[in-house]
Amino acid sequence: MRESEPLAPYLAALNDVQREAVETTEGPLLVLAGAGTGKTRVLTSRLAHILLTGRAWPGQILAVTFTNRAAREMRERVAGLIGDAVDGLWIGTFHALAARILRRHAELVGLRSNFTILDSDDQIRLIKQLMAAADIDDKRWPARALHGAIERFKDRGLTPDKVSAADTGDMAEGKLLALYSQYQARLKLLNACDFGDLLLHNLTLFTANAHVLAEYQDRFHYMLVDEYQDTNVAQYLWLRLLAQKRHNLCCVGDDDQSIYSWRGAEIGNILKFEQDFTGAKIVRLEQNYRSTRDILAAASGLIEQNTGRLGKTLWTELEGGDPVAIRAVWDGESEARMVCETVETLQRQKISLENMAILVRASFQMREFEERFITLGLPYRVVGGPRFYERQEIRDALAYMRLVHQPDDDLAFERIVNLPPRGIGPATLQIVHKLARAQTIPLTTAALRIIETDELKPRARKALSAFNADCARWRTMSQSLDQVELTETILDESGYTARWQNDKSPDAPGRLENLRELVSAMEEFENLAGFLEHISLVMDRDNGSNEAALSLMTLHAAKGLEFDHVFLPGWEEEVFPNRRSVDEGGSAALEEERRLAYVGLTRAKQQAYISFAANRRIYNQWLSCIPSRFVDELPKAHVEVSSEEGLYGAKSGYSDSGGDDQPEWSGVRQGRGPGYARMQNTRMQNTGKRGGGTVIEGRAKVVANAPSHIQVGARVFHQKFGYGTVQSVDGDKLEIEFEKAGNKKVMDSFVDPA
DNA sequence: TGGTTACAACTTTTT
DNA sequence: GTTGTAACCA
Repeated sequence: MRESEPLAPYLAALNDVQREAVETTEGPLLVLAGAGTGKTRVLTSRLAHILLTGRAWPGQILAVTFTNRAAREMRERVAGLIGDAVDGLWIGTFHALAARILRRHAELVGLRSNFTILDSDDQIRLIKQLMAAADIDDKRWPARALHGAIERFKDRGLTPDKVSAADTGDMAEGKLLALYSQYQARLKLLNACDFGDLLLHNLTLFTANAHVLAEYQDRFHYMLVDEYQDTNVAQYLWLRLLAQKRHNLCCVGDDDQSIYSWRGAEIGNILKFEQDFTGAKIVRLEQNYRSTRDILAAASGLIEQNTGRLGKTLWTELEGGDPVAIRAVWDGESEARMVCETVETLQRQKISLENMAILVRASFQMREFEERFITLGLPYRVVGGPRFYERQEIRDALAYMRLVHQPDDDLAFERIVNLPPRGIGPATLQIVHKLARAQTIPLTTAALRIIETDELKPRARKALSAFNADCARWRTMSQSLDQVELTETILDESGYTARWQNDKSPDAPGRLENLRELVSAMEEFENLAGFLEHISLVMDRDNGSNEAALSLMTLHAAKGLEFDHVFLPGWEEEVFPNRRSVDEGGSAALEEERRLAYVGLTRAKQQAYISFAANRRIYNQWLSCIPSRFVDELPKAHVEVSSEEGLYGAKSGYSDSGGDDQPEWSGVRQGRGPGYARMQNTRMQNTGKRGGGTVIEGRAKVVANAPSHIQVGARVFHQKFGYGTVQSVDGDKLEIEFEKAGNKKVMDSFVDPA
């Protein structure tokens, strides 16, 4: 009886549902964990519970995450509960764990255990080469797109022999499948694989070698998976194979936070969990410990518009809080200004910048904010963005190390064979390539053979011979020197360091600094192989300074994070929901955009501030915007709408609505129903009660704007662009040649007859 | 060999 | 507006 003996502290700290998720150790279990419901606590307590009750040894537990950050966090938190025993657990990302298994059995799939893991840059370069050889038009079929298509095959667990004609469509003039096969063949020759291969080779390994699969099925008594809604088909198959014997698979996830379908994530995995794993139990974590009622209600109201959900309703015991602030502004610049003003107001209330974040749909939206931060001297941090090891100098240095470690790595060879310039030009390389292709040998080998012949002119021969000798010497040194000394020596002897020392460009010192950082980062590894594995699979972004700073990131990057105050700018149709996404993916994509909005809102603990602009400059083109449909979908009882001063007063020609009690702002909702009017009413109701913000009571009025009242050739005046002449009319959209601002497309409601 | 110019592209990106 | 690539020239 539970009452008679006190619960262990890790169980006592849980609510009833959480405890049920922790104590249901046997059989398949899906924990539907809403945002902020203590998911990580459940995962870590569950691991501790299994270990502390003696159900399994650490080495018999597999815990899989998507990000290194999540893996690290889980490891740290479990260590807090069980101490050093954590070291024996198999905790890691899908890719890291798959790589660990694959290195043990590499030869069974035609690789050697020191295989290289290529990053996407290398993958695309390889595809470009193959496309050139196959004569595929890279204008019509960009290498990135074909690379993406191949990645999607791998996400679905499809090796080239399993791809059907229906899968490839007419991509690359029907040569996509051949390209995929050639790509795989090349990777094998290079003793390399890409990220998708780590999982795909595991599947091949398991299905073709029953004894290997049995070994891991026996080993893993309990399996835990985080962010299950983000798994792709290959990962699902991998989990299913491993869980087939003991069935103790616990998946934690939230179908409402599935935002990576474009990367192959299959939301169907979580939706079908019950059918996929017989006897599965589902536990719903719905009590939220993060956000206020208004935020939860707004987010719930939004996500309810989606079909195809498992369904759950978040609730909280927390009291108080403010409605979600919805603010209309004139343009992007004004939006940035307004957000920064709020940030400064919050700062004056002694709220740290650490507790605030701005979440945007796409990174181009960041620029206007950054400009404003710089003007104001506001410390900020862009989360995401290019990673340390994606920098040119780091990749160059790594190419040297890769080539020493794994001579068959042609991509590394090509990258640095003439960097710094050492007289091995395109003509020489072409001859080496030709030999390599003719004999199906790696470039390193071809380079060695070619200098035995007189194919090359003496000068080129001498240069290549010197490079070969350098590589050979470095490989010998790698036997005796540790990786730090080795790297320093190579960067020095190759002339690579000197290359940047002699470079007069302003970023050269920074690059040298990065190289030093690379070398010092190597110190904590046992050897070069360990470091290379880390850098390709585990290495995190550069963590900048520790100064308190405002965070700026994409909505995707924000998943899993939380902040007291969250700003959600750019809620306009076309921007968010993103037009390209909806164009390509239709209603499924629209639902994913909505989930993204849900993720954004549920990051906020105390208050969320949504904003949208009437005009936006995108790639130097002014567009007038209509508010996102997501704005309309928020339950009006939990939002408070305000508009920037002057936004509506800026127009002449607004008039009393003559009894029309459905005012519309600037006609933006023309033909799209009364959604906006609803908001307007909400604002009117709420302002009396709350009275803050920039609301100008009574200023917003109906604008009489029949689309037809302006005609081609009319001379008009626009508040921002000045005088111009109408070039064409498309419904309520006008194309106007402005005298000062050039050709723009604007809504007719923003111009007046001159 | 590098430095210029022109031209297009441009959503998200855990590994 | 910015970035990356290709083509062209000193």
